[in-house]
Amino acid sequence: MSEQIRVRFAPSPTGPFHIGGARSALFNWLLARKYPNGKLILRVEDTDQARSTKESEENIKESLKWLGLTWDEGVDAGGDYGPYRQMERLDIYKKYAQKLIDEGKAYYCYCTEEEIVKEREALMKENKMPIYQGHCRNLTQEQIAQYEAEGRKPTIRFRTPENQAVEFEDLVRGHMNFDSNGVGDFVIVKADGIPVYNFAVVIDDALMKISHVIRAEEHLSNTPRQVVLYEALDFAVPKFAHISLILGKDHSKMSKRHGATSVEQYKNLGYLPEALVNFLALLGWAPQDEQEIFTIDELIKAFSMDHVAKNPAVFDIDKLNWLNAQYMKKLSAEKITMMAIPHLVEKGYLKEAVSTDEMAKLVRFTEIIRDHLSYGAQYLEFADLYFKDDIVVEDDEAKQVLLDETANDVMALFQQKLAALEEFDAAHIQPIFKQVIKELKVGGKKVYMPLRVAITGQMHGPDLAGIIEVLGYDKMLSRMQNTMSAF
RNA sequence: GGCGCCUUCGUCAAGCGGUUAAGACACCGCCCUUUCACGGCGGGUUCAUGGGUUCGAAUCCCAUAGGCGUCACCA
Repeated sequence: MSEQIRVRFAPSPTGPFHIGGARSALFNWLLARKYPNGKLILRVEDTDQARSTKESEENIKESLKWLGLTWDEGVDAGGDYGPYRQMERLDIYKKYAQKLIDEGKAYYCYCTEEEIVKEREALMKENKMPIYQGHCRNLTQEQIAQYEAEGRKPTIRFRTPENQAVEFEDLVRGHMNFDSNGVGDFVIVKADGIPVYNFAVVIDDALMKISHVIRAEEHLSNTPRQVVLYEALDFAVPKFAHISLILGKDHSKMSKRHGATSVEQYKNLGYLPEALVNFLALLGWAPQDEQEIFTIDELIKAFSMDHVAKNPAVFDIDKLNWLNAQYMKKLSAEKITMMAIPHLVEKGYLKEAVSTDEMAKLVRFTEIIRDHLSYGAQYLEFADLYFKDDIVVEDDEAKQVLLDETANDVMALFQQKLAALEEFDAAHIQPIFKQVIKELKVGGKKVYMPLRVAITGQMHGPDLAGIIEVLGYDKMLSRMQNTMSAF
């Protein structure tokens, strides 16, 4: 790849930014950054007027920025090949469509949508390839006049050459070979004058001098259509790379029922962009060595299209969680706390303004629970430990623990020793557990469990001494007493 | 249905004709911590099936099966 690398990410702004799109964007970005003069172009494919929205475009751009995937050219960045929004390039497409018509390589088609659907269904029934049968391929002037008189608005169809091999190179899949007879004459401009994806994408990629088209596998079957257009327009064909799809746990295409699918959702759940990028890079690509955790620079250095997998990949949330936890370990407790505060406020645990004193305690609380967190939103699962004073004992097993014959003695002694403590922190609380064990001659479980359940209502959780520290003596005592009074 | 792509542990995957078929996540077990977690150590009939080619096949070829994509005036 010695020539200049110009890659593009060309989303259609028709919904929230999907995780699969993020991976396509990432692979493009990685390639652009890997090579000295590499450029990433962001182009918005908004020709679907019914579904395209400005909000989606903003969402995509914000998500890209959040992930750190910056673009060099395109929407909001400018460049020499603009405009970069397809709806702003209509005159360009019109010019090329006219050129094809003038050269006899495209024609007006007056068939209605219903007629086309009927034709396709009939063909499917006969087990034939459902392609356009060429009804309007060679219309006479009279027929055209007749249709015009009826008020039909024509589409423009490309006259696909027959009996021809359509070939192209795919960086992931190798040499591709299709039969042009399976392509058929397809619409390039809709009746309303807006170009169709397959047409606009070819003109834009060619005019924007894109060297590598890296996109999802769902576009693979579309590529022959684009290749015949490149040839008809006398454009140089770029290199293609069709990366496989991201699947849900049941091996079907990732959708809402598999959980979070948009970048924004992961952001809101408190995942770190570096972790998500790292995870996405490892979906469909593997390094030459055994490294799992990559800084961005390491990723750029190690990444190569040569090692992009052909087979689709299942989105493994467990691995994402693990990776995110690894990245969270590098964060300070202050930072994690700051990230959690808006969510705590939203759930009513905290008031908007947090005092310095409160903040310090919160940070301490973060230190105690942080090993249990894979992603930010899990902070809320532990918030009750700190904020909720009326304890609900979680289940019968936990209740059993409180009914244990030594439970009362344990609690009484523990509380008494705690009251005498001068420095009320985890480091000083910890030895008290051991003293109680020793003096009462009971097992560790008999000490920790009743106390844990009485103070938190739960059998499992973060370090008990730490929890007691952040609670403080009074709060701990009242929780314990309230819980025990019910037994 | 046509066309096309794909198929190595549950999952992500290494592997490019000779390997005890890496590693990671998850899972299970043990250790550490007299709680919990973190951490450490260890474990597992993984090459879809059937035919070739070859001294030798996860690797090459051909079938079959399954999965997915696409056949839009969506992208």
